[in-house]
Amino acid sequence: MAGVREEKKRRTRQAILQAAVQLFGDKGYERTSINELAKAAGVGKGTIYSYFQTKSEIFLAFCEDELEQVYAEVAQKTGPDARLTEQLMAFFMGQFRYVTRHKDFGRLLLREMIFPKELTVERSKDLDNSYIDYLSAMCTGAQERGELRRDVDLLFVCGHFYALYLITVSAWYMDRLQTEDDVAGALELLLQQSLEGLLPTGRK
Amino acid sequence: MAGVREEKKRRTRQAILQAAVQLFGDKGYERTSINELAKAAGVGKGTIYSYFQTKSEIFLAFCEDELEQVYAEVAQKTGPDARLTEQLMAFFMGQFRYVTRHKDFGRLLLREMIFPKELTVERSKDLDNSYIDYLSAMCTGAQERGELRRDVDLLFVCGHFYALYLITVSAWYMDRLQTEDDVAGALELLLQQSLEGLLPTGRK
DNA sequence: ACAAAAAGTCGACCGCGGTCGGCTTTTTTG
DNA sequence: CAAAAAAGCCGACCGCGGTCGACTTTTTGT
Repeated sequence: MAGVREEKKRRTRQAILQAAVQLFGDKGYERTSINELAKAAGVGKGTIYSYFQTKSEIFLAFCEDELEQVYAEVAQKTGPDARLTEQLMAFFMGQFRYVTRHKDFGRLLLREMIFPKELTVERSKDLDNSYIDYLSAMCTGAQERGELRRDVDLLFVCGHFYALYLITVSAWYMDRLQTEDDVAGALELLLQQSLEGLLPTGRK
Repeated sequence: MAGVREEKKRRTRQAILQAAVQLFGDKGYERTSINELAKAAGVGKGTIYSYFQTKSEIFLAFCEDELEQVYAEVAQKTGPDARLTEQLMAFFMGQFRYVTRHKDFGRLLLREMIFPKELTVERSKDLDNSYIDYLSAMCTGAQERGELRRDVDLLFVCGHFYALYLITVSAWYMDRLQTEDDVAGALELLLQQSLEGLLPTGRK
């Protein structure tokens, strides 16, 4: 009977991802080998590579799920009508808390997402797009409330905010910022700067 | 006679770095194996690891030199009295051109510098500091010329600009920006935003 | 001057991520 | 329903980055 094949594939894929959640979550990405993963998923090593091109691609797939959670958590903490900076802070700090809980993880995810290799570019873009969508929604709301200029490209605004988040996380990874509060403080300051502008007040 | 040892060490270290410049520059970082490097430097594999902790550390050492060149090139193109955005663009685009010429390279360098592992944090900080110094100098000048607010922490201003550069490079790696001109355009726009601010013009 | 100690060198070896050709299972064809 | 074709699965195998203990060279102590 036809269709058996497709069903099996779906199941196998799920088994691999399930094993990944288990093992990555348990002992970390770096300390989980593909062989272990294959064993745990009950398939051969080669099979894994017919579902995913690289180890990090498995990781990104795994992260898509995790990110959903973060989004949900953030949505819970602040509504769509809060002030823009408040929403941004909730969004970014929600992610940051995730990163702090999984430092190695987070580094890898960020590395792949921000400076992807050719092989993972597509997956990174997917993740990135869901990011941008989320931020765009926030910004549109803010524009309607008059908290944000309307004569700017939303993509660039989102990029701008995102950039500030990244540099802050980077500062944390480089040990320039130690505590969560340090990070929050720095990020808020940077966001403030971006809103107010850096020109002297008697401006052009 | 004493001192023979020290001299030899210095020479060996130089030989390794020299071989790295040669091979990394020639066939790229990823496609150069430690074994090759060892052969080319005329030492054993293990020896290399008594001079550097990881392959990427060799790379960072190598990059310190390269960066010097970029700085020099930039200094040549624009003086310290040019408008701030012009200086920033020259500085960042100088680096970007380097990155485009060595895509794999650049990715690795950025990954290590922005999201360093514990092992390379120190080296990354060194590189980063030289960055910040350079940017700080530009900003101080701009402040004196009245192109930049004085009531802001320079570190955060530099971080802000740097963040915008990074997100732009990231967009390039993700294939959202293709040509050098695209990148320059996007970066200039973002810098402009940061100077003018994102608040509506009837602002707080 | 020589032996003991310290420092430095080396390549066989390890487990890893990733590949590939042979094998099994499913689907298609007449 | 059998045989050919297509699709999927597997694990031995590859070169890699990195480790380690045996070995060599330099320094130190007497």
